[in-house]
Amino acid sequence: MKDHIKNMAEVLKSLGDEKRLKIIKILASNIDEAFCVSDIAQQLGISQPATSQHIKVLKNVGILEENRRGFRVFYTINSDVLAEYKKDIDELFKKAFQRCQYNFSCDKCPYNNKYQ
Amino acid sequence: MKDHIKNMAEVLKSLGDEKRLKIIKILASNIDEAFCVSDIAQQLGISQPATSQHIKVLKNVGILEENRRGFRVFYTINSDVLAEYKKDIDELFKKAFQRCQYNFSCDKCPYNNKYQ
DNA sequence: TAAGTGTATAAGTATTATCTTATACAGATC
DNA sequence: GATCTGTATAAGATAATACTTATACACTTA
Repeated sequence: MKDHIKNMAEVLKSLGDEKRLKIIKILASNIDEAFCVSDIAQQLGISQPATSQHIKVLKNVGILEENRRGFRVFYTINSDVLAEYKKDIDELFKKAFQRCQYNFSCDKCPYNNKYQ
Repeated sequence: MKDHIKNMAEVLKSLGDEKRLKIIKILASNIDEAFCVSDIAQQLGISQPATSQHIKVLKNVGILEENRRGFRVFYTINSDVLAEYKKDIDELFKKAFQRCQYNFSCDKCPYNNKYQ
């Protein structure tokens, strides 16, 4: 996995924005289809297009899914994807960010190449 | 905690960059003071000033600590801070990103305000 | 079919990031 | 003190983000 760290950076970057965190929080903490895009925009205090663009970022990494209902669009969190990313983050912290457990004998380390 | 989500966004943003993830990875997976700033720059394939600037971002959120040795500077990971952030991320995923466990009775939810 | 509602995309602007080179600064060594 | 090594900061170029308004698009309803 050559670009694993690159993918992780992309995911973390998508989450590294206040508005986008709030979008996830709003969608997660309410029943499905409680708020459409315009509702969310209002809660964020930004325009509807700006909101759509933030949603697009989260959709691109698979965290959000589109559910069209007539001329409205509701977004839901793909919990599986989010859980997968959480696992990746766990592993990143555990394996890449933690002191070497192989006494710096990199040839013995199974993670040597994964996070380069 | 009014800006908790804002702080989380800042931390995630600091981690949401390939070069910065690599800096952490390099520092974590080698013995202390193995590589100075210029060494890291070379490994990243960017200039020394660019590297210093990335380091500054990580230092600003407390993840890195400066250790001057003569005219060289070595950076080490503040594991406590990093562990703290990991806990925050865990909590973020568990509490803010997970379906409401209070049946959407927000007045009963202890996290109602924390992630707004 | 025409009008209405809501969303995505286009286009443009402002802000922020990321890099570069040049230079100032800190400390070691001659 | 003068010079050397390495790092941080300054200044500036370029690119990427994040917003805005305008408009195209999808769908509903009269």
